[in-house]
Amino acid sequence: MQIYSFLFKWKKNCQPIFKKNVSLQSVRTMYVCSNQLVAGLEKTKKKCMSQIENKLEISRLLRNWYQKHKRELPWRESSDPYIIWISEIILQQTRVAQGMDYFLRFTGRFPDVASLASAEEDEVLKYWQGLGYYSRARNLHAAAKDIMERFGGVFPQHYKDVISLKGIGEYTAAAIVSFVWNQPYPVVDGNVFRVLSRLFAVDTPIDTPKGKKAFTELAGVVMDPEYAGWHNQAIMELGALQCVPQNPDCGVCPLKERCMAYGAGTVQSYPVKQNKTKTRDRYFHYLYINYKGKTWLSRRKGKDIWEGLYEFPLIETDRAVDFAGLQETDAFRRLFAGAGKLDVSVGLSGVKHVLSHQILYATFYRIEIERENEALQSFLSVPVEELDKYAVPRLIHIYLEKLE
DNA sequence: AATACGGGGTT
DNA sequence: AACCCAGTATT
Repeated sequence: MQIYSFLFKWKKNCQPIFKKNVSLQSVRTMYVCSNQLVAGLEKTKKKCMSQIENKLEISRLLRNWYQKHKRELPWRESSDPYIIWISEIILQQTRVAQGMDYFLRFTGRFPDVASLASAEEDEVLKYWQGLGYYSRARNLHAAAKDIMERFGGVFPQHYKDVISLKGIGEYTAAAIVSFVWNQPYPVVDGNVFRVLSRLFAVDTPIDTPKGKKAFTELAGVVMDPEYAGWHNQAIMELGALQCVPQNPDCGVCPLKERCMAYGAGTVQSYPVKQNKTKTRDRYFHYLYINYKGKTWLSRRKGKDIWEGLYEFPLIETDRAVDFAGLQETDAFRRLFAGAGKLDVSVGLSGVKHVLSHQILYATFYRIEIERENEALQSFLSVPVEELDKYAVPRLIHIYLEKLE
């Protein structure tokens, strides 16, 4: 029973990092889980003491490793919550190398909350062009306005206020308050899932609410709350550089003696995932319509890909069709009714564009018309040389590059 | 609980 | 082709 009183004390120390009160049993499970020497635990308080040392030792090893191996990144030079915020949003589901230029350009143009809040959404999207997950940019913009109104333009410090902002979830809120103010909230991102699942050989699927909860608790247990920010960066960096998804070089890992998966030779089988994403095929026919140096665009609206971005008039079919087939569609006939004779050429055909849940097969037609007709009124008329002012999806950009 | 949301890199 | 990336919001 001695062990329980000790665990209780331990739990009390760690309590601030848990959002809800957790049961003693749950703490014990985590505690046992957070150490390899599961069998030795039930013995003495002294033994237990050394295990606690072990727990802190993991955090210490991570931080030491981090000091030696961390990358120099621009946002790591800053302690401005705004800068950290921007970097975290850009880095969601995005590699550092891919987001770097965007970060520099974005913070150059929008150096603080006020400048972002007062910008037009179209300009914010333009700065996001090509990065993907465009709701991040729209939410960033909305959140900046929100900060102006609700917090007087000052970035909030309380976790509950931070997470109340659009586009900021558990991970990003924890990252901001721990990096900037060293608040003891554990971060749980793809890296942390991987490191922890291997370190403690946890086979709970990470892509379920249950898995997320379990790993968040475990992350809180492993973290030394006194060095929360440092620890959080360290464990993510380890996942990014050392404990990589495939073929990690475990021989040089600072945690190899403590890694249960490494000990069992099962590193490759972690983390466990349950849901496989399924994709669907779509067939896009873009119409680059020309008349007196002008063309036409439309702004995509909600509940589909690329919300807020611009594109050429689009006809989507449910199967692959050639131009003859396209001409027969109602959409095509309506669009060109009264436009006179069409001079059609194929700009790009059979472009395959892969998204996370869709595979797009796109063809671009360049169509000269004789007259502006009624149907074109519902589109935005744009001088051809001003096309680059509009934020467009990567797929459209590929075609624009070819036009030059 | 499951799925949608981009684009690019690695193996 | 499959998997993953400093995840979040919606259904």
